[in-house]
Amino acid sequence: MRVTIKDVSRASGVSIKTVSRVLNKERYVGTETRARVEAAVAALNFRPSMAARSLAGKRSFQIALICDNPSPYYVYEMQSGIRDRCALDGVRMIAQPYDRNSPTLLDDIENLVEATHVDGLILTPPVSDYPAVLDLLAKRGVRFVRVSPGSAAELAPSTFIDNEAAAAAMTAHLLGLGHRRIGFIAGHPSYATSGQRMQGYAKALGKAGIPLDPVLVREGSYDFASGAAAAEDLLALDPPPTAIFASSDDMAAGALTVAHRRGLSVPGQLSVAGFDDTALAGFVWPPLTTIRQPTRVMAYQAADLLLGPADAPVERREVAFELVVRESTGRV
Amino acid sequence: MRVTIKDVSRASGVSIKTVSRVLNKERYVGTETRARVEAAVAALNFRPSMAARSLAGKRSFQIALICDNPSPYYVYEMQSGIRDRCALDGVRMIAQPYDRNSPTLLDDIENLVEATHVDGLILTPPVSDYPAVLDLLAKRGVRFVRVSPGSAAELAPSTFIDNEAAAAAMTAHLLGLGHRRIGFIAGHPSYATSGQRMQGYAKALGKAGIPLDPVLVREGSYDFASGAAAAEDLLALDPPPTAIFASSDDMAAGALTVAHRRGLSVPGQLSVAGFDDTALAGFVWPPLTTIRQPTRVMAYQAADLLLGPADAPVERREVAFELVVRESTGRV
DNA sequence: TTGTACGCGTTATCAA
DNA sequence: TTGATAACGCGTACAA
Repeated sequence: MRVTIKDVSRASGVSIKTVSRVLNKERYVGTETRARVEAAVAALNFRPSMAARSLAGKRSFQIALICDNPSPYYVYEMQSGIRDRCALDGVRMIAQPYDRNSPTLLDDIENLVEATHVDGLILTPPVSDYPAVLDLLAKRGVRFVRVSPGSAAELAPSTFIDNEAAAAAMTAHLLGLGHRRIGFIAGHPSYATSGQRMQGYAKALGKAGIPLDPVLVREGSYDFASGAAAAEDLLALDPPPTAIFASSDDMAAGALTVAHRRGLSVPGQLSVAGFDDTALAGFVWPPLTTIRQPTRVMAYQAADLLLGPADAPVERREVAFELVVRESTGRV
Repeated sequence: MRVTIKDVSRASGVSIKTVSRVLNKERYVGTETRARVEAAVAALNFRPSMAARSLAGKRSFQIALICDNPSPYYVYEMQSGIRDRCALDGVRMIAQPYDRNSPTLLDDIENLVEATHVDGLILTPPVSDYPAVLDLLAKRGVRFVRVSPGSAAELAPSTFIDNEAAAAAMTAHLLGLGHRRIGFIAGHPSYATSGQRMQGYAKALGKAGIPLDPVLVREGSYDFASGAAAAEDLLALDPPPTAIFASSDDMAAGALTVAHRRGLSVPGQLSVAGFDDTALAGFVWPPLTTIRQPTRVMAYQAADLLLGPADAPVERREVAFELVVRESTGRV
């Protein structure tokens, strides 16, 4: 029925162990022997059983993505980036949508690690900053990489963008357009990046000699509805801000919708800008000026760190962000 | 190090096999024995190794989602629905983003089946209609469920909505608003649903005694850009249509963007409507009138079919669609 | 450079 | 209702 190593060994006339050596690209295999084995593998269309490999060996050729981000685009990009990197090494990715508020999250993760023997995990915010999860993995000696961690960066390898510099760049851009009252919609405080982005906004204002007016700052929760609500609040001010900078694209889209509704979505009126973790900015009109966070690249690099040598020093790999200027940001 | 069945058997004073029986909820286990074993399992925090289970047994407690849909929302909803159903049975989902144009798709799927010992697969369009894939799975005797299959429905269990009736309902709705020239943006022909939706549009027009004007029909490819391009074409007609009905929400969003750009996104002007496979309709302004396809429900039901008894007759499970009327569809 | 013997943790078979 | 023992397919350790 199933084609096994045994079949390959018979077909090529070498021992099971030698076939295993070829499969795992070990050294000390004769060139001719290797060729014969590879031919037999191809002829029989042999595919090693991951179950048997993980049971017998130290590796399982599987890694897991712990991702409970509410944005489908973010999840999709993360999975795609990781998949791309894993494909290079013949490693499989286990990706389950998780619920970050689930009381069994910790248990689920422990279960996953035990049951699947994964070689490592990739953690995204906000789980990448959950002390309980970090402790658990460290205690079990499981490798993991964190995406956009907020603290304790020395704990494990990680990938990130400079959120503070990014927010400062966008704020400076808006200031350069002549805006003096810039509304800011912050992200949910459970995400470390929220604070970093807020910092960048504040610093850029300070640098320009403009006092931070607390009334111009609202807290959202990274979704469309909270962005719309925050924008309504901000535009009800007297005088209203001439620009709104949202900490995520979903919130920026919400703000833009409010602008549409109020007839402000035309050049010379309200400027709306945002972070663009995903791709939503392409679906709204007029297109948003955004800080593009290369989620897919961060994912790829995270997988790269995870699949790299186990004894490598803890590396923090920075990925460049991009300020994408589009027409929605008109001059005041 | 790792807690095994052996440890549980020692702790509870029964044989390994009996522990296994309890874990698999087999019959013929004494009530008291079962209780003791369960207590030991909980006390030791025992988690069975999936690798060992799939190696020794006939089941692997894993299913795979073959989903190469380009829409992140669709993928997310599919994964979430399947995850929800799988969680009930302690089954894990393997979800890899695939590339439907990959020349190695068939090989990748075969590899997945062989390597992971999955108990079954869930196929989404357009792969759910690829004869080569269907053949392969049938030949190997692997269970699978198809989502929205276009033909050969008797081949395997499937979930679907009545696309023709849905398109007809939307067309009738637009006719009821007074529209007589309704542009239609069709989906890519590689998706069976594209033809079904087109049929519904044509039939509803016929029923109203309105001849189908071929110039009002354009072919898109389910994405934002093709929807925008098709809308540009349609609005360049003389006279232009007073309504546009797109076969997907991404294309509808593209059409709406064109309407914005031309100043037509106000009541009394162009009506834009679309299918809503995902959730995008909530992110545009004004909100689109849509046929809501409950992707998550279809996914849940697909997993339900897959995890059900293996000897069940081939079932076609229909899921209800919903016509969601929102403000973008104004009277002519 | 290659081969032998054993074990990984669980389920299947068959006997008790 | 329970238990002993042989698989499952592969990697590891060690020997040749």
